[in-house]
Amino acid sequence: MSGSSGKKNSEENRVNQRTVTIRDVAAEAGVSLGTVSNVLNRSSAVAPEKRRRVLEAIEALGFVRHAGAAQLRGRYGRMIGLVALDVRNPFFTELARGAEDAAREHGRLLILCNSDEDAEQERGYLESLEEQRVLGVVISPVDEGTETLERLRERGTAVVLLGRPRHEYCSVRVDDAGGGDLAAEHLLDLGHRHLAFVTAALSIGQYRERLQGVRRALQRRGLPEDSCAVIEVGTLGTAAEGRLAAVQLREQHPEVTGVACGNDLLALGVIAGLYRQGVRVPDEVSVVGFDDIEIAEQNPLPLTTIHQPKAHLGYLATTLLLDEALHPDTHAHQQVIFQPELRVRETTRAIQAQGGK
Amino acid sequence: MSGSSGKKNSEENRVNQRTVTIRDVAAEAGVSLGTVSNVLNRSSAVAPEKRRRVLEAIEALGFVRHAGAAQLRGRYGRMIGLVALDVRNPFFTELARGAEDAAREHGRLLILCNSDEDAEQERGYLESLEEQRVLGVVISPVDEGTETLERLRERGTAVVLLGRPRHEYCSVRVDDAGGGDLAAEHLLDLGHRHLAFVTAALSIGQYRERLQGVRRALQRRGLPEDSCAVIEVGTLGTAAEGRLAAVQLREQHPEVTGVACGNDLLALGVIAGLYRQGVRVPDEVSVVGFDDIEIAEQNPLPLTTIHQPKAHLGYLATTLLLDEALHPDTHAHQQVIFQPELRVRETTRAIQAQGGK
DNA sequence: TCCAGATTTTGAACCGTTTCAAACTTGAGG
DNA sequence: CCTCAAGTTTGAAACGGTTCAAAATCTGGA
Repeated sequence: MSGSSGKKNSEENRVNQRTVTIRDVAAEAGVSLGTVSNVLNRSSAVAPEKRRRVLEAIEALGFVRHAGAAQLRGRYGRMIGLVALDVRNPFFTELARGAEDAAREHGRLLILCNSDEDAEQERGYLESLEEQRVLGVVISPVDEGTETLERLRERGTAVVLLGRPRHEYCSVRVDDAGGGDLAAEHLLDLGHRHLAFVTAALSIGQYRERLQGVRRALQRRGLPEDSCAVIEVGTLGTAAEGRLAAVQLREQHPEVTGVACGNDLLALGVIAGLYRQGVRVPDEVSVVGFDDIEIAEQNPLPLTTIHQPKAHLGYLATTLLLDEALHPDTHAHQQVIFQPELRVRETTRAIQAQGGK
Repeated sequence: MSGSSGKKNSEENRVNQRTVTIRDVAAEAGVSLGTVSNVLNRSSAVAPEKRRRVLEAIEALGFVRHAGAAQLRGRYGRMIGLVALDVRNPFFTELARGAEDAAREHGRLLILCNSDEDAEQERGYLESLEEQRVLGVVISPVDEGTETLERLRERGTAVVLLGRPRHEYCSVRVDDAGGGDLAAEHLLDLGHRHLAFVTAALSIGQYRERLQGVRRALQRRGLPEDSCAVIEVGTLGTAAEGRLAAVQLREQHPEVTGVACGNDLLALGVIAGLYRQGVRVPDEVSVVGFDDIEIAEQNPLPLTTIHQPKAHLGYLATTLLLDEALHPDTHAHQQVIFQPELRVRETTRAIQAQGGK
């Protein structure tokens, strides 16, 4: 890193440039300040001629409305909080993107917060968001305790849950258990009898449910629960963790031929780790991911995975949030569940002579 | 998607629950409102006993400071704007993450904005951020025109540029041309003589510079500029676009054995596309990426690429921004340039019998 | 021309905080 | 006991908008 310093920015002595207020605009346009406010908020209720003059004055003076002041007397803010576990996970990235699109369509801004799966950090962010008087919060909560959220709502902030349905809240999720079931069933259909589930921290509800789904499929086929080894690594579920898991897998469960993963990053890491140990995918071991992030499909070895509509989740969650915040009396809480879909690509294959039990 | 509706949330009739103000706290604690404000902002200047009482009152009443009102009289806001081209690109994701970490360390919040490489959308966001009276804006600007940014700054909002150095601003970037040079040189060192550069829209400065770097390396080796084919696809540089580029590459430039890509996603897509056409990487064609996103290393076929410290970029940019915003008189603009590094992995190989010219 | 109703315009009051000059306390030193 | 400086506390006056009841203006029939 190399830095080159420039001159101090005292050129314009911007110390005491009084900011332009609505009153200045009113004076410039020769109307009352109420009229300016009307132009800003109820433009249709102002005569065309005056409106034009006000608009001109705004332009001439370079007036910019002070959102904080507007918030003070007026009802609503313009911001929405999004509290995710970690945006670096492509799942949340795409979700955030969907949320932002919905926010923009309604003229709102998104405040991005990563809780890092840390309850303390989450609390800190929620507090800040409350101080900002955000319209509402879309959150993938760290733990089951909803006291903080409850408090938040009592004070009038809308809340939409990602992935943890509770009937007193709006929530949006995919059927994680169903997805896990789908993944396991696919592997079983291909003839695999020794499975493994590679997952990030099971303290995270989504992963726990996906595992339950896997077990459900096993059970339905009359297989014992322990025919699926569980390998839990790290907390966030990164590709690097997946690679570690692959090592553990071969050491402790060499008989496994079918691996379901908690997310796509883990799956890609597992595959990389298996390659490194000389194990071919899908020839010797089949691997299924979860999420269907973009790179899953575009990978040199396209990943078989469970698809979920990530951007839609974010978009819908934000839309519900705005409905709850803006129309609290007509709003009815909804628990929306999307059904995940199996996308068969090239990392899974029917078990052959060499593989089986 | 299936929805189940719940009851209306009129349980608590939260219509007219007056919000708790600093005055209520003062009354409860038996002090003046000035003292409460002092506890909030200059806690050390208040006698321990009174501080305790105020804190208790805040707790008892569930008081939450109204950031908008605070903004009004007080100087600063608590928010920072981040305007990226598209967070879905892992480069920006990691950068955003670094920026958020820096923001959190200083008790600030990040507002996330995707310009989608659209000047109009960018302008809209900047306007909103200005209304919010953000402390400052970290931005990867869409085009060269800086009038909007200039205006923003005149009104007192700090601005830090990502990747477009200008001496009147702080800026943080990596040496993109140097990176392109590194990539091309690596391919040339391996004996490749027919190169291609696969890139997202060249209207984006970074990609343009990376191409220039590639050409610089060519020139240094005395090779004609046209020994590097340029394939420009899409605008954002996704893996899907990379796969398309691979088709184009084989159709129009079958002689190419060394491919440099504008970013890692493109590179992974190119590799996937080549595989699909029966072309092996790195046996027949070598591919270099750019960015070194996490999946590049953890991929089943680890990607040779140009590493840049993404999270650091975001972290540093935000730190500079806060310095500019909080200490305008001592602040000196800096243009920081990081040097990218070549990371040789498994998608590049010396040219052999079958490959060459 | 006059009038009732509709449409516009007005500006004082208020939103919840910070600021800051002034008032009050405290206690060490004389 | 008095004085003075340092440490605390106070509350009126902003800050820059929105609201809303009242006033002003306009409209078209009678």
